[in-house]
Amino acid sequence: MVLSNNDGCIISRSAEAKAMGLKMAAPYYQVREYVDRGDLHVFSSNYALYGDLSARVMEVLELISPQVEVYSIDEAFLNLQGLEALCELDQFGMEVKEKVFDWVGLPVCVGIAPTKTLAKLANYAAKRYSDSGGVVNLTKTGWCERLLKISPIEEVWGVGRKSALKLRAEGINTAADLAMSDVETIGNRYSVVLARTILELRGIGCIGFEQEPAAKQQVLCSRTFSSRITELRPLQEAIREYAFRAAEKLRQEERLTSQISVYIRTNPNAQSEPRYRNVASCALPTPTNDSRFLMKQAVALLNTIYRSGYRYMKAGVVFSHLQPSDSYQSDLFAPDLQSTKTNKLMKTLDSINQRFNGAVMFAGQGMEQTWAMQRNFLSPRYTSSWQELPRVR
DNA sequence: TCTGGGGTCCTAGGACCC
DNA sequence: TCTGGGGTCCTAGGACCC
Repeated sequence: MVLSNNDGCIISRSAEAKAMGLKMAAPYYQVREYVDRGDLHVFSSNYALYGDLSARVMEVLELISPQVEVYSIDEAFLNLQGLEALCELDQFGMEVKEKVFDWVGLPVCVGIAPTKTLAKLANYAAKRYSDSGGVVNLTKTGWCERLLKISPIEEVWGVGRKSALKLRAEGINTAADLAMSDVETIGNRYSVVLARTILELRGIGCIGFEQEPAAKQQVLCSRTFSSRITELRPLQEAIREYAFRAAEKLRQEERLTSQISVYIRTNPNAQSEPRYRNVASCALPTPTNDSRFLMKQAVALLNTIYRSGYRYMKAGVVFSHLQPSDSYQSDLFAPDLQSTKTNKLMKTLDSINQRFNGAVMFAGQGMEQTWAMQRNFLSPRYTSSWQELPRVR
């Protein structure tokens, strides 16, 4: 199993772990007994490692297919339009699977269909039914109808927990039931999003193919602390740290922010202790991605919502109302926060930190960072550290 | 004792305009 | 007794995704 940050809960399970009945998102402490007995092995999440392997997979996909939309760290859509005239789609699917396995060493599944929602369902089937050989092609006559009938409603992309419960209560239990439902009725009773899902299940594309990732609308950094914080000072350190991280991302995205929000909260699950959550936001006079300014503003916001007497569990910093850093709206009457000097300084800061792995920081981020997250079962950085390369005998 | 992090889109309702 | 119609923008909160 793979654990979330802070080794808090389960976020990924092997087939064996699933067979043991371990549930997704369950808190780790509830299954620790299996580890103690030696029946289960856990890993802390290691996004540097996963990100690197993900990039390798995507690179292979881009070599094979002209149009790739990277959808998430472990999923991509390939646009195969026109390809059916040139080759057998099943065979193409197998080729994708084999190339990724040969070149990166990761097993993948392939689902082929006329819409994204159906392709996701096909992919689910490819994973679920081993007879498929890891490739399911719904463009073949009769396949789509058959799969819809045997797929539970929960497996449909866009149907979450809440909608699934509600749909089942009205007797819509399978993907086929949903596909046959009235679009307008579902649109009124649920949302236009679910109405679109119906059309997608019928083979009418409503979700476009987007090769270029859209510009982000918000950037945030939040963390659960390794242990509860009860004082203002370490909370301020954490907020500075998160503002610093988020500002880094902002610069990576070549964006500026014009609104900051800061939130803090106690454990929402704790029944026996006082609970508190709050958020403070402010608009900036002119947009910026200057770490110094953003850290200062974030702490000022924190100070307005901090209350003593609580055991804080988590805090976060959100930057929104983003604008491109090369063309933004400034204020005629306020000095620009984003000066040439700022840009130069931030650029220098980022390049040092990139090369020397976070060597430069602000003292206010805290020298000890006793609240920093725990990762007790970290796997080696096999592909991103010379010291931790895998050994081949 | 102990429960992640980072996003998106949609909707309802309020405030406002003429 | 009785008070219009058409619109925009913003925000919070919910649902969903990985």
